[in-house]
Amino acid sequence: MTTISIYEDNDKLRALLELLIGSQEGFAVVGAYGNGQTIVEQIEHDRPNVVLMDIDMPGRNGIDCVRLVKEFDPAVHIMMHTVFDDDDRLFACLSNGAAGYLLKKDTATHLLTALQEVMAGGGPMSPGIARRVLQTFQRPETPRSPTYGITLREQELLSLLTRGYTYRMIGIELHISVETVRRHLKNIYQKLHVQCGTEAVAKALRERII
Amino acid sequence: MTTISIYEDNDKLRALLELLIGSQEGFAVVGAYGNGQTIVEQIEHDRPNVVLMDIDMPGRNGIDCVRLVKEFDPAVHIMMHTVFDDDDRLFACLSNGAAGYLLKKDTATHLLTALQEVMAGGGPMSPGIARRVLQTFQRPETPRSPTYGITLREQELLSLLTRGYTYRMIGIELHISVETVRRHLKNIYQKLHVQCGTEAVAKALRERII
DNA sequence: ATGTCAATGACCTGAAAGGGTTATTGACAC
DNA sequence: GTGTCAATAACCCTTTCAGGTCATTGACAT
Repeated sequence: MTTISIYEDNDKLRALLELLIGSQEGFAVVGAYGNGQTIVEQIEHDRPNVVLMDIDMPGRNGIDCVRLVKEFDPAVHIMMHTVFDDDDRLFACLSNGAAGYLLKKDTATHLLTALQEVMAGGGPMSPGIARRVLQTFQRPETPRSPTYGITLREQELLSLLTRGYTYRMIGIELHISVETVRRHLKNIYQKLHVQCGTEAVAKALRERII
Repeated sequence: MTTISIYEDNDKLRALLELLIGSQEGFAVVGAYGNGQTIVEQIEHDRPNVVLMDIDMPGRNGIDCVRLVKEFDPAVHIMMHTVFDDDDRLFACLSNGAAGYLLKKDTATHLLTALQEVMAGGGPMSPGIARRVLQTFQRPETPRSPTYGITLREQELLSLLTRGYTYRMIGIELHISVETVRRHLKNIYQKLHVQCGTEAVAKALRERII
């Protein structure tokens, strides 16, 4: 018997998943929650084999939940189930230890198959997700460079940002005007697809760009 | 109509695959060969959408064939079909551009499903293979450094900060006022001995506080 | 020689950040 | 039952950030 906990903030969907999975032979839903605020305590109490995890939840997002659960018990299989199919969230989940990544647009049959697969040691993914994961192993002949085309100069800027330098201080340090600093950072934000310096620094550090 | 070429040095298996796939609606086998000695010319002539590729073939192995085919036409989807499930061969194939990796022990149904998936832009893999691919993204467990007395709540704030949330967005996300967000962050900056959010995020990520 | 692109610089605008100060509540410890 | 502290909230103020648009220079490649 495979025990499953569900984390999904949409009440109706959560109820639906509970019903769907619970009615399946060999599966038992041992927990269903709308957020992961106290997820470690819940996992400790429910002892699921598999966790079905949404990403967008109030309070604590699914990405952090994955890390917390895997730290508490690395044997738990975590199956992501989300609408997000961007690389950022995908690889954040995988690096935290998720064992599968399904998009919500997939069918119920796919979901059930995936749950069986993940329990059997597989790594079920939605088709497009799997392709993108495989593509990251391809040799860098493709135009998609892992560093997003960040130049050496831009790396310098990023590095100073991580040390808490303001634009003005960066300008003084590099002997360029504040406006140029701004220009560089605007370019960096565009290349990294982020909105602000904080997010840029996080992405750069996580992806080892600097 | 999906056109398929088969590279498989076992004569009986190749004939079987040709029969199995050819009898499937929507598929047409346009080439079936026992080795890849002249694969580029064959691909050029046959123009398959998908190539089913064995690894252990006389003269030229399937791993090199993958590279040659992808160099000739990057649009071709290459589906590995092999008995080998070691990491060396697996990642060699992936880095050469394979779009899927199936083990021969999988069922015929799996193979046919995989061929459909790969044509639709997916990345089908045998369960154990997929899990190993996903595991390569897991970041190695690093011991936590002293966390400067950062509380759980504060970790949540930090986590949202790394995702580019503004103070206001954090407030909405956590159901608290912007002023409280500011208060929390002020405390965090003090505890971490930093001046701004950017520096805090850098420090938190580098020292694995979050 | 022409085009692309990195690096440099500027101006305007509104939104956001961050420092200072003060205060209440509830939990937990001593 | 008193003290500590996390979490909550508000006000003031100045600086900084980030988006938009426009422009010049020098390298390098086609």
